[in-house]
Amino acid sequence: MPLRRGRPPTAGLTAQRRDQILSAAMDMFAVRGYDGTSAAQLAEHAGMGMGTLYRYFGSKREILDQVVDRCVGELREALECRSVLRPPDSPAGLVERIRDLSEVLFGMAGTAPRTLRLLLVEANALEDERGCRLMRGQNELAAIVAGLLDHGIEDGWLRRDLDTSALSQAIIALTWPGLLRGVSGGHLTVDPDRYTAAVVGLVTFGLRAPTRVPEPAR
Amino acid sequence: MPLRRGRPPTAGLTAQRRDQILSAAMDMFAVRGYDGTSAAQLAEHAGMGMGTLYRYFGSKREILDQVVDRCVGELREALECRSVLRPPDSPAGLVERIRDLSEVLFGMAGTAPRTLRLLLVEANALEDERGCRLMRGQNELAAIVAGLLDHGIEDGWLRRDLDTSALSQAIIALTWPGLLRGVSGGHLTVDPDRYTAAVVGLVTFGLRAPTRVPEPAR
Amino acid sequence: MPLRRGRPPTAGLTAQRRDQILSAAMDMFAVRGYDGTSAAQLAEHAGMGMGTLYRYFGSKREILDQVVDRCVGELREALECRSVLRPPDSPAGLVERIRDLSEVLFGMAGTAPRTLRLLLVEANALEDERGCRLMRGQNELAAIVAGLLDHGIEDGWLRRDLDTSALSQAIIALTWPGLLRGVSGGHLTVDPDRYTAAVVGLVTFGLRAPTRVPEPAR
Amino acid sequence: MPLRRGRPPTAGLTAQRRDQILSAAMDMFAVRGYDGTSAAQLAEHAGMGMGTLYRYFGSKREILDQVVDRCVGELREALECRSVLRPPDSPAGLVERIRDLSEVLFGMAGTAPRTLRLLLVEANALEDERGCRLMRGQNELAAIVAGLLDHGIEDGWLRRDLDTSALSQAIIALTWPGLLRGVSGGHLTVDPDRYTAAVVGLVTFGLRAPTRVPEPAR
DNA sequence: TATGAATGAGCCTTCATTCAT
DNA sequence: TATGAATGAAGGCTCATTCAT
Repeated sequence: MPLRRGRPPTAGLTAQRRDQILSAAMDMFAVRGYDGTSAAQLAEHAGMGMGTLYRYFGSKREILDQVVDRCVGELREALECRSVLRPPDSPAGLVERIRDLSEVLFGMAGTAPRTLRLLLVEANALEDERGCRLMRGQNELAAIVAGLLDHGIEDGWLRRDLDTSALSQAIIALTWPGLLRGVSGGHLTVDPDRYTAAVVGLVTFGLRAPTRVPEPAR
Repeated sequence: MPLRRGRPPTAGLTAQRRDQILSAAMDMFAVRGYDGTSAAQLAEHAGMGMGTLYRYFGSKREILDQVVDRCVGELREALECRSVLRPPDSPAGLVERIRDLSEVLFGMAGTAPRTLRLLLVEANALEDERGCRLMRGQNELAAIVAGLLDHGIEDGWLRRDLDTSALSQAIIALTWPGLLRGVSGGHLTVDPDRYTAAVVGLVTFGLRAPTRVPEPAR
Repeated sequence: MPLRRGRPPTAGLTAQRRDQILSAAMDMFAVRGYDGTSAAQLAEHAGMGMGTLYRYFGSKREILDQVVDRCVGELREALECRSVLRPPDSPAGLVERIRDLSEVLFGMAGTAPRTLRLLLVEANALEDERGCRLMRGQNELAAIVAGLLDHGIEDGWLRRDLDTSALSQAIIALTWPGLLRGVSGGHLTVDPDRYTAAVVGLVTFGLRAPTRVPEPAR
Repeated sequence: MPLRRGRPPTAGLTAQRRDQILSAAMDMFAVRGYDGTSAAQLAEHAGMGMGTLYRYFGSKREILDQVVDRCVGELREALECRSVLRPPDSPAGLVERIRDLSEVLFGMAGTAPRTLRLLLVEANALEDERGCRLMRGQNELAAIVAGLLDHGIEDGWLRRDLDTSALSQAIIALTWPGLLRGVSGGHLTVDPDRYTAAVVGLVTFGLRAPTRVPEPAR
């Protein structure tokens, strides 16, 4: 092996290439779906040859995996920016967190629809391990809510026998329909505020109270 | 009298064959997805040659359409058996309907997991018109709940400004995660009763009340 | 073998069935071509099941062969009705025969376009032996003209060194374009009289004379 | 200066590949016909995989179109090399052109039998637009002869009421039988000179004169 | 004898992946 | 290292032919 001195000229190149590819993949997968995107289209959109693409990823499948990772990362980041993860100290605070969560998700529907679309729409489209991997986004969200619920139980302001696992998933699912509408057409076709208000109203008082409560939305 | 010559047609053969094919398709599509199932696999699973398959359906796509129709039909039938559609006369009655709905869905997760999986999982996997057709199942459910809500508003025991469209979809979505769990692996991995209880509790009192209410589940 | 007495009930049935099939085949092959006609279409047009069709003919190919035989037969019959085959006794008589021939052919374009279309259009479409068989119609015509030419040579009013084989084929070919036009669209789009006149004029005087001859047509 | 990365494209590769494919297609289509040649056979004969074939042509049909274009081009080129298109100034000159035309065609029967066979044999074999496209070769020839005839009429040495359209087609058709013989078996089985002489004799004097004229051929 | 349901080889076309340059 | 030409298995679909009834 010939001795090389100094920084190799390709330092960072690998990272850059992979980034190029993943960005292109997010665009394409979100719009045309995984199966609807060919490797050739992917390479062209990424501005490189197919060979290059296969140099940095072993298979189209592997690209999907990384795309999912990135989406989940973006989601987590968005959640952390907003103080969604800050532990609440009362039922009201819990509802507040859920409202924040909903707002974050709808915000992403506007700023990063690709990400959301991948996490929501493609998630169940893929079979076997692929699907499982994509479910991570949803599991992540559910875990967060479950954490909030568990916290409430530990603190004593939520009943001990709550099924936090089931409940957290159900709460997350509440946002799906609105998000799907906002993400499918490529632009928002539902009013995020109204949808968030409906969800918050539901988790706050159930169906009973809204008949009397004048101001469930913020 | 025109003499009937030749082999008399087996009574109901067409119906039987189509049924065979649709059953096989439900199995395959539910497990491997529409795109993941080839016509050859379909034919083999149906116990016939490909030519036979194409004798009874013009295209693979047409089979999907019929499968969806059948799924939606099964869903509607299941809902009608249980008196889900009977109009409630109070918030409590509304919650009761939602509980019924949830139980019907979880019941199907046990008795007809293929149907549910198609309606829930494949629904968003297919692009364009195909997806739209599959969304029918979810729209059907949402329409039922929206009907219940609207009824409550007309009767005066629900607030007039409720966003019944958004709310109905959100309520339906509440059941998804539990159903998905019960449907993905091919067998139930979640306790239907617990999940239903969680959902009913949520729509009854929101997150606030459960801390005090001793008996939200049935 | 059980002894049968009297005329078997199916006497003539075979002939009738074969006739049914061949008639249908002439219709279909002439309009949609041999490759463009499926066995199922053939059977339906013949008013019977596919199995019956295969009882009377070993293969679709065999049907074509018989269709060609029938076409050639029709052609020969048409030629015999008109006294085309009657030996001429002078160059003028020869031209007269050729005019008759042309008129017979154009007559068939009106009365039996299927036959002509098969003989002309399908003739070269089929490979190998199939094509050869179809060429029979054209060979038959050429043989007739060659006979007329040979007769003239023997009688002394045609030059001995005429290439009667080549010439006869060339003369027959003269009619093709006009016939094709009259046969392709399903109805005559060319005036048979004009075309015949042009052909007769050509074989009568060549290109030179028509400039001076006032009446080459009949 | 944008640095060229990767493997430099082989100069003219596309042209070479397309040529390879078209050559193979001319071979196959001429021998087995368009419908009788599968894409797989085509690819094998061209010495490449099917995928490669489809890289250079969008469909089998597109290959046929290009093959036809090429055939027509070859035909036109052959006609232009020989001064077939030079306007004649007398009936004798016209006959000379027709002789040239005949010789060109028979020349092609020897040097490019595939081309001729496609133009003559496949022309009427294909239905619809495909056939129309293939007819171009024959129309091209007829147009040339019609042009010569029209020229003669304008110059006054051909009768005004000649049906130049019908006549031109008839004259072209004169050569077909000889060409077909020379083309079908893959090698000439008819003597081009004799056939040309017969045709030229016919168009020169009709059937009448040859009995007295000692030297109609060149 | 007549039927038409059943078959499966074969057709055209696509695309993930490889590899010579 | 980057490229994109090449590959061939696989997909959806057709149809000549067979055979149980």
